[in-house]
Amino acid sequence: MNDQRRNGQNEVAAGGRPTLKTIAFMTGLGVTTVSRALKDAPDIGEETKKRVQLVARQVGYRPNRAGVRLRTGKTNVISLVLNTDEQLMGFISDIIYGVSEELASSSYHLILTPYSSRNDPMDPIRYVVETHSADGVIISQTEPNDPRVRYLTEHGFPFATHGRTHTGVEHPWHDFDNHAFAMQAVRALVAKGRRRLALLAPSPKLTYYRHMSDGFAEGLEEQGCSGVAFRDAWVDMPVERIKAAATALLRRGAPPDGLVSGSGAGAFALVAAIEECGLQLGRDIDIVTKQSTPLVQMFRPQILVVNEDFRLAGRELARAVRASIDGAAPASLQTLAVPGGVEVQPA
Amino acid sequence: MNDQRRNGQNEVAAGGRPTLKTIAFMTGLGVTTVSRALKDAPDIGEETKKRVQLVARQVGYRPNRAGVRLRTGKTNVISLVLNTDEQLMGFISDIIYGVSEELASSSYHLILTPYSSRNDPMDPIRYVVETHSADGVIISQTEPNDPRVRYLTEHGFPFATHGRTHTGVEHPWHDFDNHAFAMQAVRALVAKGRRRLALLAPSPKLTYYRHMSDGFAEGLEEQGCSGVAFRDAWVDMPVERIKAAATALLRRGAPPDGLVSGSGAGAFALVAAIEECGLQLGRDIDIVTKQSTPLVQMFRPQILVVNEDFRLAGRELARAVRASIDGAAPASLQTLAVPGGVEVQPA
DNA sequence: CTCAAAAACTGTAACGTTACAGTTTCCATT
DNA sequence: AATGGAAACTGTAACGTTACAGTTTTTGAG
Repeated sequence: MNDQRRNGQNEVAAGGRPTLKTIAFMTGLGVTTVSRALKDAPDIGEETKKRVQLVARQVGYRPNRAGVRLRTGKTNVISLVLNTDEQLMGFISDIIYGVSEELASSSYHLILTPYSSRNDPMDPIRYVVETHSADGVIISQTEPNDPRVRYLTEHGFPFATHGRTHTGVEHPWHDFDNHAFAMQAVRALVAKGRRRLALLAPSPKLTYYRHMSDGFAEGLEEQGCSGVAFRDAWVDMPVERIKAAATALLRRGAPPDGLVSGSGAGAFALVAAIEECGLQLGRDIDIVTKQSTPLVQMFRPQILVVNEDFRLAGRELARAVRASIDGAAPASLQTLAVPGGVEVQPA
Repeated sequence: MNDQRRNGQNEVAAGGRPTLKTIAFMTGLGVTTVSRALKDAPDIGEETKKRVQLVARQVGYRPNRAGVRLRTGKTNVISLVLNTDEQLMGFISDIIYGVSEELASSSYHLILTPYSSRNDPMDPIRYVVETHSADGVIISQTEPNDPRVRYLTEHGFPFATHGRTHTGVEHPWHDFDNHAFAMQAVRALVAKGRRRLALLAPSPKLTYYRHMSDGFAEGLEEQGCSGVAFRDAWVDMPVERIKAAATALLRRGAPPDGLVSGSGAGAFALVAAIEECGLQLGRDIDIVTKQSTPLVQMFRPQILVVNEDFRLAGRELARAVRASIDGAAPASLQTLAVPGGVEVQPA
C-alpha cells in the first residue's frame, strides 16, 4: 500500500516486539552480528557484544521461538507424556511440578502430551517424534519390554523414563528403589513382631512390580518369615476394589498381620479394610506404605511410612532428558532414589 | 556444495518430513494451491482438493508448526498457569486432564507455565503475553480484584479463569457454585440435627472465600441456627495446621457439632481432629465436605460429600479460552457448575 | 612499504508457511 | 469475433532466525 515497507528499517515492527532487526538498526550493526553477539559467539568484538547485549536488555528483546525453531529445528520444548485415565492421587502433579522446577531456569517449555488407555500408548510417542513437537520426551508407567523405549531409541530421539526397563538398551531413567523399599518394609514389620506379611504390589505389567516383589521376597527370606499371597489387587486399581480385596484377605483363614502398600492411596484402602474387619492398627496388624503426601500419616500415626519424593523424580527426569538432548551418554543418566532419600548413581 | 539444491524439487527433504513442497511436487501443483487445497479454501477446484488431500494423507503430511507460527503469529498453544507451591492434593491433575481432554480433538497443545509464590504472580502472565508463547491462557486461584485479569483484558489477550472476580470487567470464567454448596451443606447438617456449625473456608484473599462464606451465612440464617467462628484455618494450609486449629476449636467451650469443609484434604484434617478429641463422627458431630476423590468417603462413610468435578472444570476452561481466541463475547463464556453436577448458564 | 593473515563485521539464502497480487484458461455475452 | 469475467491456479515476498561464504579493516612481519 504505502512505501513505508520499502525502507525495511522499522524501529519496532508496528506494535510488535523487538527483533534482531530492531537491535541491528539501533546499534547500526548487521542482523548477523547482533545474532552472534547475543549468543556470545566468536568473531565478535568484546565491546560490541557488551553494547548489543545492553541494547537488547533495554528493549526487552526475546528471541522469537518460531524463528529459531524454523531455522534450527530446535523446539526448546520437552514433552511429558501422561496417561489421563490415571486416577492415582495427585502424585502426577508433583512430578509435573518437579519437571517445571528444573526447566524453569532453562529455555525449555513443558508441554503435556496426554493419552488414554483406550488408545495405543505408542500414539503420543509417534506423534511427538513424527511432528518433532519436542526435543525430548519423558514417559512413565514403564514396562519391562516397553515398545516406546525401543521406538525412541531406534529413532535416536532423546527421552527419559520414570522407571527402568528390561529392553536391553541403555537409556536414561530415574527410578525409586522399590526393591530396597520392600526389604525395608519387611524388616520394619518384623521388628514390630509381625510374621505373616502380605504385599499390595503394583500392576504386574509394570517394571517395578518385579522390583518390589523381589525385594519383598528377599526380605521375607532374610527375616525368615512367611508371605501371604495377595495377588488379586494392585495399587493402581480403584481404592474401593483394593479395600474389598483386602477385606477378603483379612477374613480368610490365616490372615496376614503385616501389610506392605506400594502406594499412598493403597494404604487408605488397607486402613479402611482393617478397620472394617474390626482390627486395630498397631495392635492387631501393621502397615508400611510409600507415601507422597502426609495425609495418611496424619490420620493414622501408627502407619509406618517411607517417603517417595515425586518432585525429585520430576527434577531428575527433566535433568536427564536435557542432558540426553545435549548428547550425554545414556548410561550416565540413570539415577535411583533410595528410600532414605539419598540420591545415588547405581553401579 | 553440489548443485543438487539447484533444482529445489527434493521429493522429501533429505530424511525429513514431507512439506507443502513435497506435495506440490507430487501433484504437479504450486505450493500455494496445495496450501489452500488442504484448508479447503475457495478458488480451488473440487477435484484438485480431493487429490491434494489424498496425497497429503498418503505421505502423512503434518503442517510444520514453526512455519505456521512464524507466518501467521498463531501458536496453537494454550498455557495453563500454575502455582507450583500448591500442596493441595492432586485436584490440579484433574484440571490438567480435563483441559487435555478438551484440547485433544483440536490442534492446540497444552503448555504449563509454572510460578512460585515467592515471585510475582504477574510474571508468568507477562511472560506469555510479551513473548506471545500461547494464544490463550488459563489461570486459577482468582482473587476478587485480580491484577492478572486486568492486565490480560487490557492487552486483549484471550484467557479464562477458574473462579470469578469482582474486577468489573466481563471475562470468561468457570466456577463451582460454592455459595450453593455452603447452603446445601448447612441444610444437610441441620437435617442431621446439628445446630452449631463451623466452616473451614478457603483463604480470604481468593474470590470464592466470599461465595462460600456468604452461602454459609445465608444457610445459617435460613435454618435459624448459629455459626461458630473458625477463622484461624483455611483449606489451603498444610493439613497439620488445619488439624491443630480444628482440635483447638473442638476443645473450646461451646464447640460446633457440625463442620463444613471447603476441600477434600481439609476433611481429612477435620476427621483426624475429631477422632483425636475422642469424638465420634456421625454420633457426636458431622462433616459435609467437597471432594474430588472418593478417598475420604471410602474411609469414613459417615462423611457427607458433595462432588466437585475438576475434570469438568478443565474441560469448560479449555472450551472457554478456545472460544475466546475465536472471538466469542466474554459474557457468553461464563459457566457455573452447580453442586448437583448440572451445568448451567448463569443469568 | 608490501603483503599475509587475523579480527570484526556483513549479505544472502534458507527453514515452511500464507497473504497478496497476479496470470492463465475457458466460457458466456454481446 | 471481440470482450468481460469467473474459475482455477501460481509466484513472490515476508514472518525471525542462523549457517555460510564472503568482505573490509587492522595488525604485524618481512
